[in-house]
Amino acid sequence: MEMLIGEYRTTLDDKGRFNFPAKLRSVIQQNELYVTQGLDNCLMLFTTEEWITLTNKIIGSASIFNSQKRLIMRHFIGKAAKLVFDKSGRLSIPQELRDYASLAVGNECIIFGMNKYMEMWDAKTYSMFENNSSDSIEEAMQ
Amino acid sequence: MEMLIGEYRTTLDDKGRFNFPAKLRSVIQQNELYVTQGLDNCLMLFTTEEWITLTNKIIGSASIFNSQKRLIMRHFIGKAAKLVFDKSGRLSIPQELRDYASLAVGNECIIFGMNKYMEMWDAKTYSMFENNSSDSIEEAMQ
DNA sequence: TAAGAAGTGGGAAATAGTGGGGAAAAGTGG
DNA sequence: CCACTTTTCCCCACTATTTCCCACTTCTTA
Repeated sequence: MEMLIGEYRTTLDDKGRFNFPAKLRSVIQQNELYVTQGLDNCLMLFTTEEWITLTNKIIGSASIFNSQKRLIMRHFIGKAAKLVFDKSGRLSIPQELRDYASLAVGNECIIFGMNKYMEMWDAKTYSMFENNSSDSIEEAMQ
Repeated sequence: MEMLIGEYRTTLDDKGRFNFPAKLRSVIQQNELYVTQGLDNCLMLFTTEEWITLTNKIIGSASIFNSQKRLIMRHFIGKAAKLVFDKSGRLSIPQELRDYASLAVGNECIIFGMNKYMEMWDAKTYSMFENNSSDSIEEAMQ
């Protein structure tokens, strides 16, 4: 798969749908995506292949009697959803995930290509996050 | 079987029934479920196949003269129930299991897909649990 | 600037979810 | 064993949500 790169802006319409950018669509070359909670109040979007890779890593070998594993499963698998494109190339995000990422109807949102996966942010949430973290980037670059 | 994923909200009605989400129903493709006590004051729901796998694992692990095993058997097997869907796709949970998970009539409850099985929570119980464990998730991710 | 592709909006059909009446079954007491 | 009470569950009707589809607008590119 070609690399997923770039920043794309779109809006959640009255029905909770958003247009998925054609450029990313042409990279992923499939009719569905998996979405789940990320780690900074954004959502993560995966192709089926990447989703399976990730979940296999999470599920691994540990049993359901491992409590840390259950926590992680609830966060990533328990909140996930499989999304299917409509005829116009749009996706609908379930309410719980929208709430997690502060993606209210009418809000502008941003999709980032992150090489193997994508992130989706509420635009306002992201710009706040970006302001708060600009120092950390300089640091991390070292 | 396709992966069981996602978060679904429903309510226990006056008759102690709850609607089982159609999306999970289409994954499990059967007319019954096994339910038993989970490990964090939630209930665990299994397909027949997964239930047999789990019980075999428990039963096979040690002799009945092992006291730890008897504890586990009482918790998981002794409290379990087989549930059958009604025509509208609803399930009724036995009183003892409802009590264990604080699922009173009228309460909102949450069902999580956990890959091979499902968890059912009282919504308030879960949100408390989630608040207490958010730090542990970041930790566990490392 | 014309033609095709991409993006947006909304109506209508289909599916899913909810509530409750009443029949059948199970439980209880005399 | 029978009569009565309680619970379960079967089914119908209504409401809400989701999905599908079509038409229109905007953007891109030659």
